Amino acid sequence: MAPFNDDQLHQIRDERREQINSAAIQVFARKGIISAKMSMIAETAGISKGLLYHYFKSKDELFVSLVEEAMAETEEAIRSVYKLPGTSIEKIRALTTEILDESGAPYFMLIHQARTSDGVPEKVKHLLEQYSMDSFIDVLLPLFQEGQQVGELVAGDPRELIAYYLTILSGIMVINSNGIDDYRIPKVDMLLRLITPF
Amino acid sequence: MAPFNDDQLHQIRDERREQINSAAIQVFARKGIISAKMSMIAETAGISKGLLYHYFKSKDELFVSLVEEAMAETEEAIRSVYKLPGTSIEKIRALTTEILDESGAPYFMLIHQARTSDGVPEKVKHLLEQYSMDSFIDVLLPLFQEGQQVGELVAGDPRELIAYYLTILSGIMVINSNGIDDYRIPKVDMLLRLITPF
Amino acid sequence: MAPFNDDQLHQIRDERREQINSAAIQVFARKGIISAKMSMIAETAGISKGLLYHYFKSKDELFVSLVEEAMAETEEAIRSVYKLPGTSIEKIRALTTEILDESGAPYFMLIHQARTSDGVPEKVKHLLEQYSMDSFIDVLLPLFQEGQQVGELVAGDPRELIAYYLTILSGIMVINSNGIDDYRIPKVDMLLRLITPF
Amino acid sequence: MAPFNDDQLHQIRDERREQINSAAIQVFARKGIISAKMSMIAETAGISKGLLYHYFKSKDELFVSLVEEAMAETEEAIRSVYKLPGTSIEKIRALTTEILDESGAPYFMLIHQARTSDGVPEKVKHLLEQYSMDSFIDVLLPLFQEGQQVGELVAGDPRELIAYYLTILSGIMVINSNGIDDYRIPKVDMLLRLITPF
DNA sequence: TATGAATGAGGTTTCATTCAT
DNA sequence: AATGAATGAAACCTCATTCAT
Repeated sequence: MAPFNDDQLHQIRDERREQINSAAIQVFARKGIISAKMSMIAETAGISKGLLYHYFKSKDELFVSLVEEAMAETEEAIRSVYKLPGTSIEKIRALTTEILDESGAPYFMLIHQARTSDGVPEKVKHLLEQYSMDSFIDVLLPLFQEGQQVGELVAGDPRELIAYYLTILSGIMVINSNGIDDYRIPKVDMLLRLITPF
Repeated sequence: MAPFNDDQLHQIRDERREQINSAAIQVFARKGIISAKMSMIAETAGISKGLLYHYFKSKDELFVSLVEEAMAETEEAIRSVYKLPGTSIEKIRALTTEILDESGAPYFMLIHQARTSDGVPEKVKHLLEQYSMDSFIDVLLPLFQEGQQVGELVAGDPRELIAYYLTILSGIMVINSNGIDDYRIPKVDMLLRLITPF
Repeated sequence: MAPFNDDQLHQIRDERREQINSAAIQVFARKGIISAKMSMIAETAGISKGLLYHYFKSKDELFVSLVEEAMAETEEAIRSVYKLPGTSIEKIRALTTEILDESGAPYFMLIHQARTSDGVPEKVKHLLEQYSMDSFIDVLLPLFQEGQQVGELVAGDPRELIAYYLTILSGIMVINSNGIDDYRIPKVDMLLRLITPF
Repeated sequence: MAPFNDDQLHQIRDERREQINSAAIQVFARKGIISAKMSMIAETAGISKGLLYHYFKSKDELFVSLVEEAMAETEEAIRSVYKLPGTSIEKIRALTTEILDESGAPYFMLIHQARTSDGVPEKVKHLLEQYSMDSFIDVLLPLFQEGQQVGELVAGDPRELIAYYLTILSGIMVINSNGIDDYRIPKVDMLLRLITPF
């Protein structure tokens, strides 16, 4: 009967937000921004539509919030490559493995949806410009340059090499993040052939 | 005073159907089956909504018709690899080039949409089962086996090799068929590294 | 190659109008004014929609024209009762038989539709006021009065008697003019019990 | 602060459903299934179109639901004839009175619409087969047979007699359930002449 | 905080009507 | 006289969003 105290309320709010985030990322990634219905998200999160709107003013705001989170996570994942042990190629192998690991796919798919769908709010467009592929290339450039110097990676314009490699990985993730069995995710070693010298 | 004769009518109908097909494939490929609005398709085709329904009973029927056409074209493109000149690897290079060539992308994207979207009519689901990746693997198997025998391709399970290669190509096409500049389509020679021995 | 002469044209026009009338009365009677589609009427008449509009400016005009014809026929049928041989009750039996005879049902149903449907043009409303049940009662009044005088019909207000009798006949016709087997059209002798003395 | 409790929600839902039922039965009975517009029903019920679809998935489902209810009510009304006091003919007089009483007319009209209209959902067709006139004849057969035995009803095939009588009553109801003043509903005693011996 | 009833804008589809030939 | 392609208004239905409790 007693009202919740502030801490409890705060905790409830955090839990709800997490529930909603998790439900929304699933639904958006699977259905795309237009096919994703607010009612579906509410149902998946196990709450009412009303409560959904209590936490997020609109579908757009919810989507923006998810994209922000996804971009932060993705950037962090890429940045953390430098913390990994081993030579350049070993770091790249580890990064590739992690990217293809299914756990990150919904995040990635979300960003892909954001890039390619219609009806994406302006705010998301701006966000995406900041987190363009170029920014990821910037992060990875030292790693690839080092790899080229030690002969672990093929020669050539390193920015171009990174762009091609990330594009291919992106393609695989998009393919993979829909539940289609038909496609076969290539082994990491196969993909590394793209960038290692004969 | 006389009405159109049969030939004229036939010609008009064919032209309109072609107009609609062409408009619809663009719109569906870019937006997906749900986001694609019949009004958009009509506008793109330069006709009224009403006329659209004169030629196709429903959005679903239009979509099914496009998928059928796209699948036939895609299969034909893959089958025709054997008519190309040159050794195995040269044939594969030519096929890869053709696949990545943007002209076929909308067709491909349409099939991708059909595989991954919600709200796809049952009839399309059945069609897609017939045109699974396995069926394409069947077509390409002799080519890849020959390539392996003459040492132009890497060793290993050829079906798996084809599956991986097609998955990677598919990913690139999906990425590419939205109008995103950010991604960089890799050069064919880079992709061939995936399947050629060092 | 020679153009039709005036007589031939006139004949063609009359034939077409008759074709259309006949088709339209069927379709309107069966489907009601809204469910009846101009395309159905054209198809039933074996002509194109365009030609239909060549003969009748609109669906409304076609409907009005049919109702006018139906009312004229119905009135004539009732008036002609006096030309029939026999006593009052025999005349009424003959009229009843003719009314229930299925051939007139579409005409009757059309008038019923006109009375009860929405979307009936104003002009039809005015026509119907002129051809109200009262006008039919006026026609039949001398016959029923004579029947009462000679003791062939039950006593009482003759206008009321006619109104009740026509209402019952109308009900049967409406029921009968849809293709429902479930209902059973009563025998004329049974109906005459309503108005003959014990 | 708290949401409605279950009882309140239940009550609201029941009220709305009743509102909608009542509005829909009026509109369908008067206009038929095609002419009846969902917007009309919503307006008559004093609610928005959206809410209508919150309670009934589609126009068809709403129509089916009404027909089910109407058939149950009609059957119950006929079955309850045996609970009435008096001799056979008195029971039949009471039943006839009740049937012609205007309150039941919309229910009846709805079933008539269901039987005769186009565009009636398959499910309704099946329902109607179960509630054919034969089933009503079965219910009334003992009553009419008893009436014949005691000489209150005319002799002859009792099933046929019931079929004719119900057809005539049906006709009157159909005529009566549209708002036409022109027709005059016969007195019950007049109708009973159809089935009582001289 | 939490619910679900309620609304209305927007999309799909139908069909009376027009028009070029 | 005759055809059928073409149009657009209006109907059905969905769903993001609001609101009373």
